[in-house]
Amino acid sequence: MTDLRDHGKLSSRDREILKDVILTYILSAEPVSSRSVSKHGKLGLSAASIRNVMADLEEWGYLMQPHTSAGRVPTAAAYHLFIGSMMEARAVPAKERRYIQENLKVGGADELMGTASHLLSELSSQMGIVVTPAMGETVLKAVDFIPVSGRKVLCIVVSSTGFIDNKVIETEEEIPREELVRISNYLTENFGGHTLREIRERLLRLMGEERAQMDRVLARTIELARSGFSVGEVPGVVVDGTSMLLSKPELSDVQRVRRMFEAFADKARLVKILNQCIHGGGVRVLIGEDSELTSELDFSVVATAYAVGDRPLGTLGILGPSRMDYEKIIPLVTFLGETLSQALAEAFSGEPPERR
Amino acid sequence: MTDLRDHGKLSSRDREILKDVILTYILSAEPVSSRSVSKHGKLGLSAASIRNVMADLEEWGYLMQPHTSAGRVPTAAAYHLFIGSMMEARAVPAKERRYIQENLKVGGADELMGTASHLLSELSSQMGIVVTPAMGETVLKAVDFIPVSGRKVLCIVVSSTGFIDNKVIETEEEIPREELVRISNYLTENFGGHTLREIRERLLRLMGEERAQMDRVLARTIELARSGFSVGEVPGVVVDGTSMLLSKPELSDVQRVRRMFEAFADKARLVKILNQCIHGGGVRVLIGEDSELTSELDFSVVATAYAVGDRPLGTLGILGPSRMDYEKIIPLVTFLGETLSQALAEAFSGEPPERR
DNA sequence: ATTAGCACTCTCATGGTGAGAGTGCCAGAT
DNA sequence: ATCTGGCACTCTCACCATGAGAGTGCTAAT
Repeated sequence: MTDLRDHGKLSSRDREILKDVILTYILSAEPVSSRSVSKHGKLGLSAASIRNVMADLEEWGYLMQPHTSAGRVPTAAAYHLFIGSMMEARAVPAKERRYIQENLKVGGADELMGTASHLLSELSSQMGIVVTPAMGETVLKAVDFIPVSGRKVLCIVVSSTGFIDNKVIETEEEIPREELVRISNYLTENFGGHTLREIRERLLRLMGEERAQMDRVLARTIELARSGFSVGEVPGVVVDGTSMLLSKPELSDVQRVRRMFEAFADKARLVKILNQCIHGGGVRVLIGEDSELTSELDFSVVATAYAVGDRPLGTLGILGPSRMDYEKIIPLVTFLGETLSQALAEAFSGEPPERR
Repeated sequence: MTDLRDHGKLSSRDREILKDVILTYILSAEPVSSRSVSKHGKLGLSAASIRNVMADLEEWGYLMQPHTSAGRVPTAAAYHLFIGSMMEARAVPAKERRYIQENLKVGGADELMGTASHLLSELSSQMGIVVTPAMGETVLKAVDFIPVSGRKVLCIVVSSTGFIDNKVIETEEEIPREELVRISNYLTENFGGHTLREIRERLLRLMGEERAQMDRVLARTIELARSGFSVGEVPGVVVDGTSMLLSKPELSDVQRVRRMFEAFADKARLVKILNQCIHGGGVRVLIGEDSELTSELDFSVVATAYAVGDRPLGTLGILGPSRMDYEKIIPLVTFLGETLSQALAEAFSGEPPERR
């Protein structure tokens, strides 16, 4: 939302001062006065001069005052500018890199989701969020049908990246265990390597074409596959570190805390926000105005996609008050995105299932 | 913690007044004055007389004053007495019963956990908690091994009640897909119907006895089974409706909210508290003093076990400020426990897997 | 251009005050 | 004996005034 024309307006001194204000505010959480910039800033200007500049910056929409005679606070536009062209990202320290890599080595895919979320929250002191892949977009590795009782069958779908989902389906007639095993094998061998969505489409076509000459077994197979592969349409969300947010001074009011929780209870909304970041490679930062959730609360989201190969699977990131240490957090999120992608790839890389 | 001798002290009038105070306080969340009891209570006594009784009740440990010249508030002992012998439980209304039953009809076992938790929270306006079974205590229905890459194998364990857990294990050498299938079938057929814990013990014995004459396949089988069946030792926790608690007047202080969240972040602790209720059939109520978590915060837990057949699987219940509508909530928790047990039994009841 | 100085504004902590709510106790009524 | 009306006492809370402190904007001087 930064008005690009404004860039021209900012002299290098303006920028220096704005940067000082932002950095100070991120640290202190309190409105920044001209005096403190004058004292702690590098350029040896008096408070009065700083005041002039700050008044300009306010006019241009980069700063605002909670009330007359308070210091000034950065706006969303200021943060955007800061992130875009003033910030000096601090690489993730070696110690933390190692810590992350070690923790993301162990466990299955869904465990990894939890671990990643926890790491994000722990290392950023914000709330960590991971959006798990929508099953429909993942590549089938294997499928298994297990009879449970009567006409009910438990269908287990494993994606090539190790995600597992399951569903109980009810068939038209009881199918013996051996036949279920045969069908599992058949489907795994013939459809492995494709996304569930592709498979569903192919099945539909198949049904149209061969309706007449289908034998009983094939009909059953298709019935099972249709129901089973409709698994997990909506991606899940794993959050961690909610209590981190409660110690932030911006959440000292219970009303705000409540609004926050009500907003987070709606997982679908979180997914929608996070998935705005699935495109375009790098890290995306949403600040305040960018979404209803964050604007009400002055919150920001820093998120990126994780992927295996060139297929983006889901997103991961952190959420917290707009006043956050972007210089640290942005590299952190980037690194975690890369590491998680790698961990998923390594753990389940095996030769891609044979295409037929 | 109720001192039984105190029962003798309470005349029927004392009890009537105590009950009035408790009911009023549950509704209003504010210290109850003698005047309000005198006005709204059935027995037409003056405020002064009520005051005398209330002073006695305070001396005996059933009431307390936040400060002189405030009304009085029930203690944990009072709640215990109330629940034990004064309360008139209100049966779950037919509408809610139907609502619960309909919602607990659909989906697999892990979905049921989420639904149950949500129902508890929604209908009680408190936080809903469900503790999922520790996998080790569940009965094996089927096991499946899927090769993922190199020596890594994904092991999927399905319990007879429909719970699914999985684990990636690393084998000594690469095992071909067909052999994995054979091993899955062998284990499913030979060990189905026993709890994972039993199976693990049997495997240990088997290994001791036949160490020498084991052939390669058997050795592999046992290796896989040992690793795979160690799945899911710790039960999980599903909570819902945290935001419900935030609207309670007792959580208008952010400090308390924070302490609460920090306490809840420790899932193991929640499990420990809830699982105190796994024995003894009915509903258990823990109030204040009964556990560190609830005593700090003046919270209570109402919980019960759910089971399939005579095998208790896990617990479920609600958590909220001690001031809660026990007359409604206790029947609710009871009913949900029964309905969940039933739902699990029905969905996965099929003929018990053949014992060998 | 920069800055020192000054008047002005707004917040916030402090303390005083009075109304209101509730109790405890006593003396008189039942 | 038991109950109750009355009354003094206590504690909280909302309200107000006050003053210190922090920060700004503006102007005049450098």
